[in-house]
Amino acid sequence: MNIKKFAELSEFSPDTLKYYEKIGLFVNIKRDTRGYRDYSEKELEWARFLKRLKSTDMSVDGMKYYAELYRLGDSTISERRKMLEEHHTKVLDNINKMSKTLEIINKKIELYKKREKN
Amino acid sequence: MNIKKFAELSEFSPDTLKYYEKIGLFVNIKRDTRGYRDYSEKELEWARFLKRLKSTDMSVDGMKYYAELYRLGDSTISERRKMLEEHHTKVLDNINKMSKTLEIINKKIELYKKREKN
DNA sequence: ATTTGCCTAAGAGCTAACTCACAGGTGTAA
DNA sequence: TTACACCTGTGAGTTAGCTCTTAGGCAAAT
Repeated sequence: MNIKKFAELSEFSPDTLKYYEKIGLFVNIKRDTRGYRDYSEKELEWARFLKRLKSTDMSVDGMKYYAELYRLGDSTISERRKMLEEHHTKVLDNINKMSKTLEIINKKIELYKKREKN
Repeated sequence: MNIKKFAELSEFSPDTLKYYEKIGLFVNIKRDTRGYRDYSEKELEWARFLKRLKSTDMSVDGMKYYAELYRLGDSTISERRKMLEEHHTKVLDNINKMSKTLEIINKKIELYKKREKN
């Protein structure tokens, strides 16, 4: 599929896709006779995984590192696991922090509600 | 207290504190005879609240808007409540998204563990 | 008296992650 | 055949949020 369709499905803009390709987040993307990119399902899956990682605030450099390990094959499996575990911990800490803040925000909201009644 | 001490306690760097002041996140900070900033407990509380909001990815513009409403007094209470409610919703959505990603990451970790056994 | 460790304002510089502009090429549709 | 809607690479521009540099001033310690 062309870059426009792929952008739609992956929810990355065409420009972002080209940028990601340039920095190595996508590699070996097929080209048609005209030289246009021709994305496959496999890449869509990868894009969606990237989107997920991004939603947890993994840096582009982090994703690049993961992508590189992946590209290097089975010998990097434990390194990949380690990386995901570390990321998991960080995200969980972050969620906990945010949840605590949500409680505080809720208290403020309740206070404001009370004051609005007057 | 001086900016150095305040930076320590608030966990914002002195430069960040000046920057925040410049853009209006802190106002009317007392000065001593030499012209040095002299922060109070009240500002520390505010700084810590800002830190909390920041931890939920509220933009500096968002915090500025909240600060301004606060500065305008009681007439802005319902607007402030509304803002916090909207932010609350956004953060909660975000947490849910992240939690789902954590599950996916966990599955990958488990898969990797299995493959490591071979 | 000079060194030390603070502070000041103002503006330049930096990083991440895009996003846009440009000049040009392709294939279909009217 | 000319308009249209795509695509290409490259490099410049943008935004948020700091962070650093510079030039200078104050007060206590040596």
